[in-house]
Amino acid sequence: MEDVKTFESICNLLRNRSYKLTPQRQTILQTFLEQADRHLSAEEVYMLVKHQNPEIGLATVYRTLDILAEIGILLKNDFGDGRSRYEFSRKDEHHHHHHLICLGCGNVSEFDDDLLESLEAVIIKRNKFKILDHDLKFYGYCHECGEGH
Amino acid sequence: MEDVKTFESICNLLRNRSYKLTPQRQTILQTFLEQADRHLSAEEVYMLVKHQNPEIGLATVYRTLDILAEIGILLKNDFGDGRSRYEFSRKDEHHHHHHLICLGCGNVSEFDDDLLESLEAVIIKRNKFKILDHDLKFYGYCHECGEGH
DNA sequence: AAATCTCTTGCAAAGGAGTGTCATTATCAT
DNA sequence: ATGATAATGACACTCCTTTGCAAGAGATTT
Ligand SMILES: [Mn+2]
Ligand SMILES: [Mn+2]
Ligand SMILES: [Zn+2]
Ligand SMILES: [Zn+2]
Repeated sequence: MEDVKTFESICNLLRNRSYKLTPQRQTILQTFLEQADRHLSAEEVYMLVKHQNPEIGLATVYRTLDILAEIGILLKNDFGDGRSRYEFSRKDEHHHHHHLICLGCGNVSEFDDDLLESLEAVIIKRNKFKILDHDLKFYGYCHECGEGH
Repeated sequence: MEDVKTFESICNLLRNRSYKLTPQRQTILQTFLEQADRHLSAEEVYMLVKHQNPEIGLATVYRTLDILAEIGILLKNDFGDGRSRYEFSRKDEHHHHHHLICLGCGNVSEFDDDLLESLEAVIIKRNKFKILDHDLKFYGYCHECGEGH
């Protein structure tokens, strides 16, 4: 229920949900905290985490990411590159933020303004559809890759 | 270059791109035309097509869907259920339309208004990102599933 | 501190969508 | 009809992800 995501607060959250605080989970969490602005795949987390603890298994990484997403610490994204990518969720967000995906270099940047409220209002009325969440991605070319396109 | 999607016009388009007009491709195309409002997966197309021609292979379905997407007849969508889903593209669309995905029954409905133009203008200016396309999905509950949620 | 209970781990195997290989077959221009 | 070339179907294979399982901790109680 904290707003700030410290290592300790997340550990407490795990304990409160009666998840055991194993060294593997702590290492994965710490690694993620050091890469807080990135959108990492399970494989990438695995590689990073192996520097700290070469004994860790890929399945454990997958399971831990699942748990962290389940308790609301991480968000699971699909940017269309064939693997799920995780990032810290921001508690203050009403909805998820949007993503700009560069078709040149694959870099993912973010766009925070919602601006979808009015669109959602229209949809709710016109389609009788109760919106819980949205997922908005823009595909194009970033500033570096933009030349020539 | 036609606006109306008839079987014949698409056959001509295939021929013009020097794709051979095989019975398998014709069957797949016809089947799709009979399900024009749906968002079918390769496996679903395969099942439908097998009624007409039980000899057809799944790989051929995948290859044909690829071709039809490549020549702009079909759109390839990812609704997060682990398989690609195809639908007819509408030539008149400036951008892709949006999708409402029901978390109850999985039904996919559509939302045509763009309304993302202003958002895109902001993004282009603020993020120096050249937008080519977008992908907007709303997750929630449809009218039928809406009760109790 | 030891025992106990339960959860977790690492490994290997299995799933599942999609792609590649290749011998055989079909299309289409001539 | 013939031949160049492309397409097909079967199946093996890739890739990401999940699962089964025996062994190994973490937490909790004595
Ligand atoms: Mn993000
Ligand atoms: Mn659609
Ligand atoms: Zn780029
Ligand atoms: Zn529904």
